Amino acid sequence: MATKPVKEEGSKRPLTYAMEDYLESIFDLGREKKVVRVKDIAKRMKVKMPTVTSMLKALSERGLVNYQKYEYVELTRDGTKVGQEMRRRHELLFRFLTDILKVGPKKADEEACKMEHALSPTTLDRFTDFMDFIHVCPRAGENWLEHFKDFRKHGKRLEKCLEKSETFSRDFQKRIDVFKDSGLCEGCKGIQ
Amino acid sequence: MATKPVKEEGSKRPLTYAMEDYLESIFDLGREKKVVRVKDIAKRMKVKMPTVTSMLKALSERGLVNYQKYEYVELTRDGTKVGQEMRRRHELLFRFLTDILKVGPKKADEEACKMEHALSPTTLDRFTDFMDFIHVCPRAGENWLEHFKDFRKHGKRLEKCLEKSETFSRDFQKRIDVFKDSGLCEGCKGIQ
DNA sequence: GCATGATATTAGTATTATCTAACAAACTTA
DNA sequence: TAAGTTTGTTAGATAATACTAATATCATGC
Repeated sequence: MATKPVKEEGSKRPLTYAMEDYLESIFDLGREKKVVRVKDIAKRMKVKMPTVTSMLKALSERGLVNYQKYEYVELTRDGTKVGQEMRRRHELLFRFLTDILKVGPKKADEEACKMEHALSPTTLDRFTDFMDFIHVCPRAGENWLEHFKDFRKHGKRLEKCLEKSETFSRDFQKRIDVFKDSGLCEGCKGIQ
Repeated sequence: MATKPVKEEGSKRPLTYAMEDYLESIFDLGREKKVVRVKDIAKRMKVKMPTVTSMLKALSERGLVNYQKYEYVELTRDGTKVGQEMRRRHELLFRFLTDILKVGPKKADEEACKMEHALSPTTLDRFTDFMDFIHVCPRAGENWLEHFKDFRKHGKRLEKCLEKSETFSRDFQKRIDVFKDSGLCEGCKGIQ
């Protein structure tokens, strides 16, 4: 029997979304409890225990968790990095969904879970800036959020919103039209 | 041989993300070309033809495409609805990523592709409102976007941004701190 | 120290989505 | 129309993630 190909350790294929989710959950559990057990992960991930066992094997092979049968689970340094990053993304998206879009916490959490895998580091940075800006810049901030609330409530036709504005000019309708007619985005075709 | 269980037509399990992607691609191709063929779908989806064939079988079983071996592909009424909806989501997210966050078109397209599966109809509506608001309300709009640009460029420490504001007060730093210290979101724990 | 209940693993199966290799049909053109 | 090219399908394999049922280990109380 020839020596097995050994599936070269670390830097292989990219992590799957599922793996990222498990790492995030394990990371969270680690801060909430003294030890992390298979049962806890299963509960958090809404999955049965055998599923966790096999995922732990996979994560262990990739050097992301320290895992020995029947023993508590610990993240390695690399695993912690990933888990923490996913947590950060989750927070950011959750805040956007709840604070800005006013989505309810339950739905926001679910949707943040799914979205958090989609964003590149660059986009994440931009998004972070965006959230900072909204919460912080006096020309935006509370005030701006108030305006948005009005817009959502009565403002679809913008009276409420414009009422308060001194800089209103009649070409605002043009703006709407331009926005609505602007057709498909550039990049979409090029990619395929 | 007993009659097959027939796998009750339509309303079964929810569509998978992959199915949504295929329906979106087929929808797009339908507007771009006279007929949609397996080869085109394969190219658009970056997948080999046999993969398309088997996906078409699955979509056909669910009544989302009309598909007969060796013939052109057509969406059913239901399939069209899904494809169009995915297209709408894609546009929206693409616009947010490019117009607001200034992500490049290629990256924006990729990330919109992944995010578009994550959002509930409610969130989508909120998001749409948000984008309308930003593009339309004079207190936000161009002007606001300009501010955000400044913020991203030189403004992390907010001088540039605040410089222009009459309503600046010294508790802005407090705002930043509150935002940064506000810890984990509520909803996240409750869900699991 | 051993019986019992809680926790975890193994074994085996299913589904989804992908691939390659081989074959088949359909189109084109000389 | 027969050859050759393009397009599409079938067959069979693989990877990832989940499940159930059966089994094994651990930990506690008596």
